[in-house]
Amino acid sequence: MPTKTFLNLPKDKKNKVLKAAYKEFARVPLEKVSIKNIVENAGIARGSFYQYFEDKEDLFDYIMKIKIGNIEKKLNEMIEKENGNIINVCIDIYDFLIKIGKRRKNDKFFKQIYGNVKTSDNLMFTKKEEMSDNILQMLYNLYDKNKDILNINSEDEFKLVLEMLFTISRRRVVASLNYKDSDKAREDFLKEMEYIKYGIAKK
Amino acid sequence: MPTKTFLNLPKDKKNKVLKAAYKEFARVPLEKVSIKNIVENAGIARGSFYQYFEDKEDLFDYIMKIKIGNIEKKLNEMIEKENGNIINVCIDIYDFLIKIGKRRKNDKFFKQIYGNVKTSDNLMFTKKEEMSDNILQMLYNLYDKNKDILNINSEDEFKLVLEMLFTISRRRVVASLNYKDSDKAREDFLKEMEYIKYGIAKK
DNA sequence: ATTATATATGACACAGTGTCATTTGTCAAC
DNA sequence: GTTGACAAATGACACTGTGTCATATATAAT
Repeated sequence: MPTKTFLNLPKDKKNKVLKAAYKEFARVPLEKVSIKNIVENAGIARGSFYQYFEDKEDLFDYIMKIKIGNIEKKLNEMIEKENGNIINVCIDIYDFLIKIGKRRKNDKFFKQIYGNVKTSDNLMFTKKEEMSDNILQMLYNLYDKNKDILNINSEDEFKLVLEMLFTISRRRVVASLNYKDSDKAREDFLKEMEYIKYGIAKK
Repeated sequence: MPTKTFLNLPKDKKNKVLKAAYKEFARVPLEKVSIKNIVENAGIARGSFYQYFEDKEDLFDYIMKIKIGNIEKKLNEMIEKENGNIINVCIDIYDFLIKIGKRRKNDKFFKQIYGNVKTSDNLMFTKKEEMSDNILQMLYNLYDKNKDILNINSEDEFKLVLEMLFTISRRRVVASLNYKDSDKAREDFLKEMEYIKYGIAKK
């Protein structure tokens, strides 16, 4: 978390820093992000940065927390709207992410963030600590709504299904952000969702 | 590719360098790999490294090419053995990777390599250039053997299925390498394969 | 023995990180 | 309006690491 010092900063200055950071995070993957670039773009002294944040991960987590906060609200609405149907929720999330990810302001940032999620990060339930409690709670609630329509016999199996769905969906979001033809991209995604739903084996 | 200079080196010296590199690649993800550590461990001068390789990616690609060469042979055998059945091939690959990945000599290296594959790397067919021609050819040949048993109407749909299968499988390999209980890990993987095969929706 | 060619080396210029002693700003109390 | 105390800002510094290049050394060829 940022220090009190940063949180107390006048809005303008805070925004200047966050904007410079956003730009840098959009430029290269996190590991190549240069604090030097951020402080230069923000017009603050190098020392100030370390007065505000522990390191670049600290700043990154803060920015992501803000972004995810917005998405969580949306997610609740979607679950409501789809009455818990998890596949439809995935499709709604996909559409939502593509919509905001295609905005000129966001496109590079989105590609960096989503494209650079690692395989080991896709194992949500194996490392719960990293999930927001809200989202975790939300997902557990979903179990009840899905246990009768899905082929699942336990919460553990539901977790497997969720992880698969999210992994596949995330992959498709990245692909779509890179495609020229977004209709074709969406079609591919929907096909994959059908495969997940009904299986790839011929009856 | 390494330079002629490196390739012409006496076997011992070459091995010394490759061994030091392997150790460093097993320590941290590629972006954090330090050439300094490699040259120090290998006992060569910093300048020599740059006489042999363009940069650390060059060295990394070379090592991976060697490793993948071995796996390609195996893959051919598996396809033969399973008569092309793609899901069974996935299970065979899983078992093979876990077997060699659990060897003390390999475990850290494997975790680094597999765990750090990025979402954007999972879109094989969107960036063909990065695939070995051999593997690509192999996969195209598989289409014929699977088109009657899978729910696919075109090579494009087959590609979707393959990408999904590989993404899911790779995730499970990473998970398994981190699990204590490898029977449970394998069970989870098999369950996911069943889901992919017959779908998650209740009939 | 001499020359040409291949290989090896580490000092150097650069780029970036995180720290810390010092400076600057703010504001309440007198 | 001066003082003192606390908060915030600063950039020089010591580090760690990169990639290059002129020079030194080894090997081979004539």
